[in-house]
Amino acid sequence: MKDFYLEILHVDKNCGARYGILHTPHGNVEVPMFMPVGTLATVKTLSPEELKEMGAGVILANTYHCSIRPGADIVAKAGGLHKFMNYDGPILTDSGGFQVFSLAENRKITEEGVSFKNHLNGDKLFFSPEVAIDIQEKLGADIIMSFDECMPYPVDYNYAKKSTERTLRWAKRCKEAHKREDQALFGIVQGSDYADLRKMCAEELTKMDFPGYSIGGTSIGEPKEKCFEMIEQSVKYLPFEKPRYLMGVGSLDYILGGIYRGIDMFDCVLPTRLARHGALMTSSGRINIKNEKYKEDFTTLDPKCDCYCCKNYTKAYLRHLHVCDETFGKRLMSIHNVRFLIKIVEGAREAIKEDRFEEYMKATLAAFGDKRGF
RNA sequence: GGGAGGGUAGCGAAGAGGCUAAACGCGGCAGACUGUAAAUCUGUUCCUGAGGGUUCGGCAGUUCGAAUCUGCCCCCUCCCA
Repeated sequence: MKDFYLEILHVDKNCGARYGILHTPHGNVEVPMFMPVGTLATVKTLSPEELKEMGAGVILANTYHCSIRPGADIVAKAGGLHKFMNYDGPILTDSGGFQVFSLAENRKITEEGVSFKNHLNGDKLFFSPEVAIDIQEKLGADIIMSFDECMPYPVDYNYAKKSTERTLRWAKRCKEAHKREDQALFGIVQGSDYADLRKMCAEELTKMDFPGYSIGGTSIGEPKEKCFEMIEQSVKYLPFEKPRYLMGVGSLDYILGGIYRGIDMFDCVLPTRLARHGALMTSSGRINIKNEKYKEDFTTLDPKCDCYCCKNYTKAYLRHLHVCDETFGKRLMSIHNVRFLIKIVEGAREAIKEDRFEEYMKATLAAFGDKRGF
């Protein structure tokens, strides 16, 4: 599709990090980027205007969840996700592949597709590559995903091989089913932590010539080094000029580590979920706002942050709102966590342009304290 | 004045002779969260030198053993006058 392409403007001389502009039918966005997740056609507690102000380029919605509520046809009648949720920037939909994994107790996988039990009322559902594409065409996002299987970690080689080969066959079916010209369909590299499977999957997907490639099956409990290995084993077989999207990754060290290895796009529920639970990422580390020590802490959450929350409110106030379970607290903290990650990625872009990404990454992680792997 | 029901950990509330430092909920404290079944989940919450020590309104009993049984006392709630 002609309206969608990645313009790579600079590659860091010392690592794989790239800076560029992703052109989409709903505007251009700089990469590397962090994409906040709005599963049910809303990034929980945040308005589209706020997301834009924070510098969010692309936002996500989920095929499985939106197909259950409100239903793909209703979104289509509304004029597609952009109109329905009043977001005129680029939108990406996940295919529902991750739900095959996360709702594992309620599913059965066959070559044809996956039988689900609707997690709300137990209704029987069936997802296949064709169904996932049909729904995503109705939802109308700019970037859509192939229907894949996200295997658990660890898995034995035989299952991983079988599953990865099936994911490839599903990718082909997705490509054949996909008709809309204004949507970019990405292929998803699976293969667990088996180098040969990652290679095979990346190469086969490349032959199918997708406008972009995702790396799936990471950040599901594997050690950090494994995740980085899987990224490397996937990226090196993907075409240089196409966008690369590391799915589901949202902690600081993984994002920076991903950029270092040539990833352009990241998405994660982590900043918004953590915010709702009172966990905040700051330039000097992670904090739990509910801790008693913040009761009388009238300082700003993160003096280095420029978000609405940090510019106007104190930790004592945030703690108070959180302890009282006030919605406004969740909003303020979501604003902060999302802005924090976007700002990290903005800093990364500047660093890449000046070939000092590695230095930036190390300094950022050191300041953060790298507690608990963040 | 007559009658009835109660007082259990910070609060609410189970327990009706040993298995009870005492269920459960709230509150408190702490932790987790990665393509969102998540405004969710987990741990902990009498004191402690970790060996124990003090608890179930108060005091005195019964018993090998009492939050649980008996007596008296102090409070609270409701009903009738």
